[in-house]
Amino acid sequence: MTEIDKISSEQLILEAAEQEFLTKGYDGARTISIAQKAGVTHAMLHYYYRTKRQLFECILAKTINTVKETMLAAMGDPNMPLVERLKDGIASHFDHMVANPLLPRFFLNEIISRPELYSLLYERVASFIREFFADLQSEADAAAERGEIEKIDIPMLIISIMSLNIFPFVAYHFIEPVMGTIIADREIFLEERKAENIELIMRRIIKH
Amino acid sequence: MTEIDKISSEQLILEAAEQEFLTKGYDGARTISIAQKAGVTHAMLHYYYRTKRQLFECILAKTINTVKETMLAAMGDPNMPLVERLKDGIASHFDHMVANPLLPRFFLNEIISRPELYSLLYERVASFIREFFADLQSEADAAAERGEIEKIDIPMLIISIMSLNIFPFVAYHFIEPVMGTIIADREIFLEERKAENIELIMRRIIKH
DNA sequence: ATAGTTATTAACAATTTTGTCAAACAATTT
DNA sequence: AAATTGTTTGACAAAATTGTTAATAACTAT
Repeated sequence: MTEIDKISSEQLILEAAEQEFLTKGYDGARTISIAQKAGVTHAMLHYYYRTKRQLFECILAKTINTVKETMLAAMGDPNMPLVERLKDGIASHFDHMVANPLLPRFFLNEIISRPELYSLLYERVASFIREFFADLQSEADAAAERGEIEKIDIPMLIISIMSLNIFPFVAYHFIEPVMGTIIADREIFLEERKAENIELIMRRIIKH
Repeated sequence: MTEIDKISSEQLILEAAEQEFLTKGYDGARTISIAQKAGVTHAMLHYYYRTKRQLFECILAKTINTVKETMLAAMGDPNMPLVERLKDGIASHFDHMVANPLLPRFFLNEIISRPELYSLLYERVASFIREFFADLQSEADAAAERGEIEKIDIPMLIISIMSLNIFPFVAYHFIEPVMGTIIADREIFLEERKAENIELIMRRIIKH
């Protein structure tokens, strides 16, 4: 064995588990399959992580952090003026999706549908989200007052942004064949999609 | 036993299975749990449906039909002028979501992620979808030519509509607590959401 | 080198889940 | 009412999956 390929089994298992859980979900994941991907016997998995459940929770902790970062990114830079800030937030959020395309489905299925897990996440993000919402709403109200934009309801707008930014990743395998040649190049499609989402939201809030 | 409660076990199992599969997915579903919900022994399940897989495929057939109907509804009434047709399509599609709120998640998870199932659906809807797309695109091009609307790319527009209409149902459990009092009444929220989605799409295509 | 620690393996145990079967039961037909 | 058919059950078998253990190997520090 050379020094280089001495990545710890513990780490190899973690990486294999991430792939397995993110693509198949908790119920669909198999500990044996994870061990095989990691190139170790499945006893190793239990040696390091005790149970499938505990291994899952290690992955969960990682994803919850990423989700938190993604949400923060979506709030945009508070120093920018509102319209620029929203553009920035949408683009950043979308970029996070591109970087973690498997996360949305995993998140929606594994976390949200399990009350005990969901409350775990909720406690960690709800308060700071409310703050940002209140902040955005007061800025939006002020801008509307000045006649710069339409009067908008921030929670509703955020749902629109999340819908537009997240759905293409949850449904990519569905979109791809139906849209056919439109998605000849994934990179190009994603760039177009990002621009389209920003365009949609801008047209929603700008006065005409 | 009265005559009235003599709903066949076969039917009871099917209904229980639908609930189980739609909420927990194939991997998460348990045949025993289905039997219990149906109020029969789990041997009955095998007597009528042979295997879990075959029972699942009965549910699948139902959902694929519903999905097909939903997609058709989303194409709107071809006799209406384009803008009205789109409004009609969005509203109808949204109403189908309200009527089958568990379908989107099930569909995205269980069908799309399994190539063999997906091709099954794809064969049954792809051709007629392409037709509608071509139809919509030529109408949109004509309307844009006349200066009535912006020049639009139909596949992209459809992705936007699907994103906006489907996501709230996939993510409802996430949206609910974060949005807090906004969703005090589900009925009202859904009506507002439907209107908002139409508004977003209209503003995207109408010239300003 | 040796003692002590950590890592690894193969075989095995426990549990869960799906699937089978023969016997009992109910309904229907002749 | 006897025969036929379809339904239901409980007990059991098979398979799949997770989890354990004892023996062994590899590494580390003295």
